[in-house]
Amino acid sequence: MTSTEGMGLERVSTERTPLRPTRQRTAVAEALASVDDFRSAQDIHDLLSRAATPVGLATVYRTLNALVEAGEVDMLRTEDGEAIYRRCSETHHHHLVCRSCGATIEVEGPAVERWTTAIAAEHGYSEVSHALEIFGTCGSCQR
Amino acid sequence: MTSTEGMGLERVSTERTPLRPTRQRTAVAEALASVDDFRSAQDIHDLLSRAATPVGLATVYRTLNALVEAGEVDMLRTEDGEAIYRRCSETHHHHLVCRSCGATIEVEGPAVERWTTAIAAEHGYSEVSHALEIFGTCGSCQR
DNA sequence: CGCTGTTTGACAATCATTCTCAATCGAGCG
DNA sequence: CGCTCGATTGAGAATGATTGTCAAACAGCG
Repeated sequence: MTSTEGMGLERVSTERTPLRPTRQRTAVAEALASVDDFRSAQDIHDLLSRAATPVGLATVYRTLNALVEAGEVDMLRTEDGEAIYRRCSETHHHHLVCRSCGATIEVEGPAVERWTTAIAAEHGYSEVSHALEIFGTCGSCQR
Repeated sequence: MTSTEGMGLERVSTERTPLRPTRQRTAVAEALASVDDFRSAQDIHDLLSRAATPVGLATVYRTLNALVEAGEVDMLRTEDGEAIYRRCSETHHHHLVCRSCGATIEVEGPAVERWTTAIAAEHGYSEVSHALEIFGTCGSCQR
């Protein structure tokens, strides 16, 4: 990492570097905005390549991580360790996944939302987010 | 992927898994039993090497995965994608993690347990398990 | 227009995890 | 008691996601 400090510029408005909106960053953000679901970095990369706005894989990762740090995107892990991303404005929900066939149902639970927030506050944590995945065997796979 | 036609290591719940307790499998199971926490496969491997019961890393992974399939061990992912394992008898709890310094607090919530089970049942899912992680900024890191 | 720090991207490097496959083990058999 | 054959092991190669490297392209501003 470069030190990016000590220059005469006082551009430090809130925290770190003010992220310049380049063509590729915009492309990544738009790609994320165009899907309602979690997507892997590679998915985004493919999407962009196919969409005539090719962006280097490394840049996709960098941008995605920057967005996560900026709190504009949520990231979680699939069962096999792949990172998946989703823009975090839309309706917040969780996934009920079948261990066997992979069938996924989106579920919501105000109770859980409230509980996590409360627990976190109770321990003095702020800016709370959470990741919850439920695994089970779906009806069709039980037979 | 291979078809694994002859093997009985699938998910045959009607009959007990033909997993024979070899020296290394026992060692892995005991290592897991000796700690109350989540450990990575590499942790277990190191632990065993130091404990005069060396087991190959590949075997540790194989055994751990077998135990997970057999439902004797829980596996989840850290934020950076590493798989961590814990024998799944003991008190079930979740983690409240500081995004900034990594400080972790274990929390319990009967409500969540009940909710996940209920939701899953409602959708016809059985053999339910879940993973919940709460992220936030802890008190010390807010200053 | 030129200067300077930022951003990009091809590619190498990392790291956890899985695969390969020859050597070894172990239980039942003759 | 020694043999056979499938199960198991482990060293190292292979995989695949992610991150680091670094020279070249870029963007704002003076």
